[in-house]
Amino acid sequence: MAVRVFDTRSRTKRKLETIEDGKVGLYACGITPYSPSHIGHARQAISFDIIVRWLRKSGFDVSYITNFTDVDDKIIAVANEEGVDFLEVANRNISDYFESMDALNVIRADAYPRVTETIPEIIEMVETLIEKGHAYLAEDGVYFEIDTSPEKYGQLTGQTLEMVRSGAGGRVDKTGSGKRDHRDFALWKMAKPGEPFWESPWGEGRPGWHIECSAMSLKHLGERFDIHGGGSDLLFPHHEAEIFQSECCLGHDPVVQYWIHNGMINIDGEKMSKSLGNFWTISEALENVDPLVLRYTLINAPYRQPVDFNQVMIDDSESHHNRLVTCYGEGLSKHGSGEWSNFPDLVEAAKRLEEGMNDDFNTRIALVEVQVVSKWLRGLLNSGSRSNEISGAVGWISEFAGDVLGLLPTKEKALARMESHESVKDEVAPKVGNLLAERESARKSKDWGRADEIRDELAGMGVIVEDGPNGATWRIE
RNA sequence: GCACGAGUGGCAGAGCAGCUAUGCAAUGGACUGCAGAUCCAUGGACCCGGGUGCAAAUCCCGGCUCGUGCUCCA
Repeated sequence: MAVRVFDTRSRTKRKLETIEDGKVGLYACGITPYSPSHIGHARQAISFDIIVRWLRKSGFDVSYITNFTDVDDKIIAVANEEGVDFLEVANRNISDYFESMDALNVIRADAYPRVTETIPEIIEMVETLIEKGHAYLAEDGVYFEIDTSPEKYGQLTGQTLEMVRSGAGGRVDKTGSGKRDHRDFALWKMAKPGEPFWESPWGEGRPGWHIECSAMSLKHLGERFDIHGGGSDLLFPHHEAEIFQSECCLGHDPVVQYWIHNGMINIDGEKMSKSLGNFWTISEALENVDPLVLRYTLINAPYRQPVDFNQVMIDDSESHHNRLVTCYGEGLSKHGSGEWSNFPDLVEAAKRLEEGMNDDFNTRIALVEVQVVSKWLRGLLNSGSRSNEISGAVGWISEFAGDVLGLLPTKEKALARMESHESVKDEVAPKVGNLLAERESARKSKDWGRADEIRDELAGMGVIVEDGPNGATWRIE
């Protein structure tokens, strides 16, 4: 079954046809590490993590590259404020990023190139652009000249040169730069006093924003590659600038076959921003939310839709996720993980999930099927028989909720969780037994007050009592 | 202002012209002393106004609302 991908440039879903059969080169714009990562970064990383997982499952050999823009104005500003080297700031935030990604069960990319390790390639690219007449040297830097290939303008955003020309008015002066046209953008910035710099043919300076991604994708994926992604806020100007740079430098187009962009996060219906005070870093979020629940919340909508991050969504995700992990763990510990392909219900669910994922990686549809199978499994566990079906459902969940969506703890952890439950259970069992016996006799004499009292007492110990037709059962919360 | 995208039941979201989406929640019932769990059943939607179709949530036109971008941003 073919994978279909929504390509931002053509604004349509297109069947994924790769340059080289069976291989996918995927570059996703990563972070600028000037502050700890926020949940928007988490959404971006998780979106692409799942895309990569699905492509690999579909049989593609994927090269997944995501970068760090580890030198830029904001990093320098933070470094100056703290009186430390800019790399110290970048490295600290990169560590924070990796820590968060590990917690969120994001599989590492194949490479994490950094601007500071790509300077020679960047310089080479800028030189080529100057040679080919697409860039010019000004007093304060080297600029790309938009007018040398105006036809490339607006490929992703649909804006035309004229619109921006008429719309942006007085900003030319504001930039205070040596630009010939306000839409030109910097390829190389001459160093100001106190700024980090590298030697270049044009003097000491550093790369402009945009060029690093052209250089790094070229270096790691070649002159043409399949998919370029990032947050939708990078559409303009960042990705359009990349199109100018890469295509003009390499002399062919398109360099990128498919552009894909993930949607933003809103908090309670409002844009997440520092000024609104509704800004969540990942580590802040993880103080209140289990990382896998956060992951669940963030894939609750397909990656292109905006996600509204609010308490209701989190609570929903938490209960769904708990249910999933609980029945998975229980099934796993009692019957193990087995083959699912013999059971029509599971085959159907897998088929619908695959159709959803093949249709532009629709995680929402996948999640519905995961819920359907969890429900099915719960029913089986309650009925207490048919262990082949149970282990089949566990295998199904392990494959799709686990491997594909990354929502499950490791088998070891799930079993350990069950075991710790068991050991707690063993520990309290005698006491619970006594209390339950007492409650039973209270119930027999219709002393409901005492019976409920005992139930409350047990609840205080984390023991949930459930009366059934064959007497009371209990479990650890 | 301009560009792009979106508006479906309480919520999240399918649907790409005719057939119950689904999950969660809700309601009713079964079981319960009550609660919980479970099982069965049920209701409920397509932003507004036009148009084209035998038939429109689905296509076309016009509005309205929201989001994002146009400046650093995943």
